[in-house]
Amino acid sequence: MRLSKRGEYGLRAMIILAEPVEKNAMPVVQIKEIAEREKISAKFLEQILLALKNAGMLHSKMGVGGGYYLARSASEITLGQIFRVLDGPIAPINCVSQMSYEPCGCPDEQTCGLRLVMGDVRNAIADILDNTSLADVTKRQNTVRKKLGIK
Amino acid sequence: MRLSKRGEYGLRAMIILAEPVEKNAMPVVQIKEIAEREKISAKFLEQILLALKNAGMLHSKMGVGGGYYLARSASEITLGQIFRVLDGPIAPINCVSQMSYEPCGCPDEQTCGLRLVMGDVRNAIADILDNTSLADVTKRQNTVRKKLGIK
DNA sequence: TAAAAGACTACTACTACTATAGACTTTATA
DNA sequence: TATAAAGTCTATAGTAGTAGTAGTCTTTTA
Repeated sequence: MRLSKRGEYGLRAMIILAEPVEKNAMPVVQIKEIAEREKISAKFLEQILLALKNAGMLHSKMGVGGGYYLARSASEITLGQIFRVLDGPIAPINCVSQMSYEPCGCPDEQTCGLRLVMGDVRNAIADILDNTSLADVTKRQNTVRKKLGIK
Repeated sequence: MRLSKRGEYGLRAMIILAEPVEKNAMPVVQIKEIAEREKISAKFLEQILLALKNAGMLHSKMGVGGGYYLARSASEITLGQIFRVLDGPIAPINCVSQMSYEPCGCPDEQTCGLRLVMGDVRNAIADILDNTSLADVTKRQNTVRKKLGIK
């Protein structure tokens, strides 16, 4: 049940982009900065952020002092939205996908045991990803930091 | 969050192998029979069943009248066990894997927001797959069939 | 007008997935 | 005891997706 590197880097980047908003800091962050902080190839990250931009989740500013920033508030962007842009459907198998259903070719879909269980799995994952916003993530990070007495 | 064809076919086959036990029928089922019923390549399925056999989940009988049968009772084999043999770890990302942990290289694992959420996802999937046995699946199939008045 | 930033496209290396093929072994039974 | 039915095992091949590189273009600010 792998998350791709593309998905991983994209989610990490979005979480980073959600942080300054909370701190009321200058919200524009550059590719290079994220890449260095997460030790990721800047060129690869560039493609990922571009995809998120084209999906309407990020805005950008070109030229000197430019960079990326969230298109909506961190509480309005869910991990599920980001995931689907970068890694496609959440469902483990197409016949239980809400967003891109396809028959799987089993003899009888209605009574297919695998389908019933994978439907549960899909819902469990979607429940988490669709109900966790970037704001929830940064909030949780801060809670853990405080608990550990970091920063 | 894809389930591979290998995993899909293996799970389907195991569910089929769990059915005759319940019906007190002759428990030995041949590759060919499963392949035809599920419209799968018999040669591909062969490799999958062999892997499950080598993992101790299936026994087999060679020669005329031979075939495969469950090594343990259907209630003692979980979907999680089968999944791990065929598709590897359940965790979306290695740093939250129980069975095969590996650091993911993020600056601080303890306070990594992505890791916290993906840990939840891992647990949600594992909760389902590790607590669903083959017997649970066949039971559920029969419940649906009765409800629909099939067979 | 130069430098800093993103936009866009093409391409490449690698790996994993999905099979296919074939030769071999075991077993029942005619 | 010969034959056919079944699983065993290993090699290989095509394909698609993943992860990343490279290079050129465009926009913006100082």
